[in-house]
Parts: sequence; C-alpha cells; structure tokens
Amino acid sequence: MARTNRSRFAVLGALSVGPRTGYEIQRDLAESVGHFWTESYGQIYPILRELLESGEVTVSEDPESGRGRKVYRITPAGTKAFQAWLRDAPSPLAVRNELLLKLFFGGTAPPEVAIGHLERALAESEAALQTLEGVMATLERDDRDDPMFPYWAITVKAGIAGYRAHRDWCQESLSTLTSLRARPVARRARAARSSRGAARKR
Amino acid sequence: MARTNRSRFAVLGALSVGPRTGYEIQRDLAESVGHFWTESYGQIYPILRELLESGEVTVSEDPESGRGRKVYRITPAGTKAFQAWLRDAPSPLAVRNELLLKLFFGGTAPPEVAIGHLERALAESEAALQTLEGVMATLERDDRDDPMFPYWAITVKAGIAGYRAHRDWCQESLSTLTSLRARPVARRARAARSSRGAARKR
DNA sequence: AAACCCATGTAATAGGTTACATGATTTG
DNA sequence: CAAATCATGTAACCTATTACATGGGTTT
Repeated sequence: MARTNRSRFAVLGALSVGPRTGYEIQRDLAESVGHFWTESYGQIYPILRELLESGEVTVSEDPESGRGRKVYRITPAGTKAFQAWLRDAPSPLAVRNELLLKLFFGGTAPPEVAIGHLERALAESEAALQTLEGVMATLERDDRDDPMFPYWAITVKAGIAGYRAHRDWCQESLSTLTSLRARPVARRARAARSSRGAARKR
Repeated sequence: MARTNRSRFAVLGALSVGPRTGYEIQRDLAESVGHFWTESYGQIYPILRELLESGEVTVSEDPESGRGRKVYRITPAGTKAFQAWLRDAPSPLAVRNELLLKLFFGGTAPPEVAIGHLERALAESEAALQTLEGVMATLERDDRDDPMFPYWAITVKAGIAGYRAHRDWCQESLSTLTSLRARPVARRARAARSSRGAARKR
C-alpha cells in the first residue's frame, strides 16, 4: 500500500471547500470525485479524529440538532498541510486491472469467455461514458463561471477520454477475438504451447 | 479491499504456463502483465504455501541446486480453480487517481501547480507509450504464431490506447490551464468561491 | 407509520507494500 | 573477485472495505 496517506488529503480537500460533517464529506466526495476517488466512512471518521488531534481541523457540535451533527472546519495548519500535499508530485498509480489479467490468460479457455468479459466491459464503458457526459453538461450549465470550473472540467474530461479509449479498445478487441473464433485454433494451440515453455518476454 | 483474492489467481495464472519458482513467478508476471498488474514477494510466497495446503499446487525441491530452488507445479484442482475464476466476471476496478484528485482541487493553488503536474504526467505517458509500443513490436516479431498472441496483444493494446488517451488529455488540459494563466482570475476566484459554499453537485 | 435519508462510529478482516535478512551462483 | 542475479522468506505496517450497530429526522 502506498505510504502517502491520501485519504487524509481527500478529507482535507473536501473541507477546503467549506465546513462539513463526516457524512457530508463522504457524500460530496462521491458526487464530485467519485469517478476516480472514493472514501468510506471507515476511513473518514478515524481520519477526522486524527486531524482533530493534530490541529488540522476543529469541530463544533451542533447543539440544536438532535442528530448530534459534528461540523468540521479546516484550520490554517490544515490548509497549509493540504497545500503542501497539493504541490507534491502525485505518486504513481498502482493499476491492478482484473479484466486485463483475465484476458491475458484468456487463451487457456474458450474464446467465448474473453468475449463475454469484453462485451460486459463495453457495455459498462458506454454507460459510464453517458453518465460522465451528463456530468459534463451539468457542469457546463451550472458552474461555467465558477473559478474552479476549469479544474473540475479537466477531471471530468479525463474520465470521458479514458472511457472513450476503453470503449474503442473493447470494440477492436472484440472483433479480433470473434474473428479468431471463426477459425478455431484450439488443437494447434495446445501443441504449440507445450513446446514453448517460457512466458513471453519484454 | 476486494474480497476476491486476486493475487492468488495471478500466481495460478503464472503457473498455468508451466512450473516456476516463486522468484520466477514474480519476474514473469512483471515482464508480461507488469503494466497493469504486479505482485510482490510478500504476497507470492505466503500464497504459494496456501495453494500447497489446498492442493492447488505441488512442489519439487531441486536437490542438485545449492540455492534451494522450489519449483511449483499447478495441479488439476488448481487448474480447475483458475478456470472458474477466469470465467467469473472481473470485479470492477477501484480507481484512485491521485493526479486527478490534485487537479480537482488545483484551483486552490496557483495554476503553475496543476500545470507542473500535467507536464510531468504528459512526459510519463509519452515514455510509457514508447515502452509499450516497443513491447508490441517485440510481441509481433516473436510471438505472432503463438496461439496466445491475440490475447497478449489486446492487453498491450489496452495499455497503448490508455496512454494515448491520457497523453492527449494532458496536452488538451495543459492548453486549457495555460490560457487560464494568461488572464488571471485569482481575485475574482476567491470572492466567488466564498459566496457559493456548496460543492458542485452531480 | 413506513420508508428513506441524515448521522456517527467501530470491529473484523483482507489485501498489499516495503524493508530486511540471508545466502548461493553466475558473469564480467 | 566484485557485481549482478537467483532465490527464499518474514515482520511490520498501512490502507481500505465491509458489515454492523445505533438512532434521529423527514417525507410520502
């Protein structure tokens, strides 16, 4: 696992917008950065306690709320820590793509298996694309004049670009594998494989 | 964390190609699927012990090797488990993109910060792209006739497509943010922000 | 009054990295 | 003979999810 305590900064980031309860932090993060970042309560509440102890946030317990709302506020020390993190180069992302792992070993099963995975992935990326295009439209309609707009917009565009590329790749791979199914090579396959031994080298 | 024990299947997948030592499993995975999947020794060796206990692999300790090589071999039970996993729909990937998180909050710092991150990301994606294009060329030269070729090729193409999209997005975002720097809005920004309060909604 | 949303929090557990310790063998 | 590579393994630690427990307030 990364050594960088990123959840902490996601929480501080949410609080940099304004005071929030733990619940609201979760919800706001899901709504704004949910397509590339999520936090669970199991992370948020303990982090909030830590931030309180280190003086990066303060709490005010709302007395008139019977619900026991605890509104957290970022302190100057918290802002300073957040800004320092913001300037640091992001740590390289650890990708672990299970779809690709299954496809890589897809040749050990009938092509239908890999094809099925790709068809599902294609449908999912099309759905995700539609969602994000909707988000982009809403953003352009409602927040065009917000000074944060360009920053928000590029993160949405990153998602759109990613899903588009993924969708196109699904389609291309699908046609590669379906043409493979047309002329089966399974017998040939087994023979050739056993005579090779080594995995492919970079 | 995912409930799916994916490392276990990466190890079985490596062994599905042929017998391997733990060391070789790590190396082969890094060489073949390294651009979307990695395993550390801290995972591999304990998993190998578990697989041994559950009868999914066997070991043969090489006596003539002074190094104490332990060669693992997948059993029919192991193959069955691996094939079952291969057919299951891949679990959705949990993306946590620190670059995007920093960019989303980039408006709270001078544009140079976000621009710097994007410039680095651009350079990295160009480098990664070159590497993967090299991998693809090698693959097409050496393994074109291997029955696994189409499966290996699509995973490499996934990487290439992803990095291309990422590179293009970096360039586009960079020009968005640099044009922003030309006509600074920082003062306006702070005023508008404090009058808004709420985070952007989906 | 049921259903749903707001709200806080913990416990169990899994998944994973990093760093270290140890040593043999091969290659330049 | 030094350096690189082969090879096994563990300990400490962190990150994160899932599931649960608990209850108030709001809407239909």
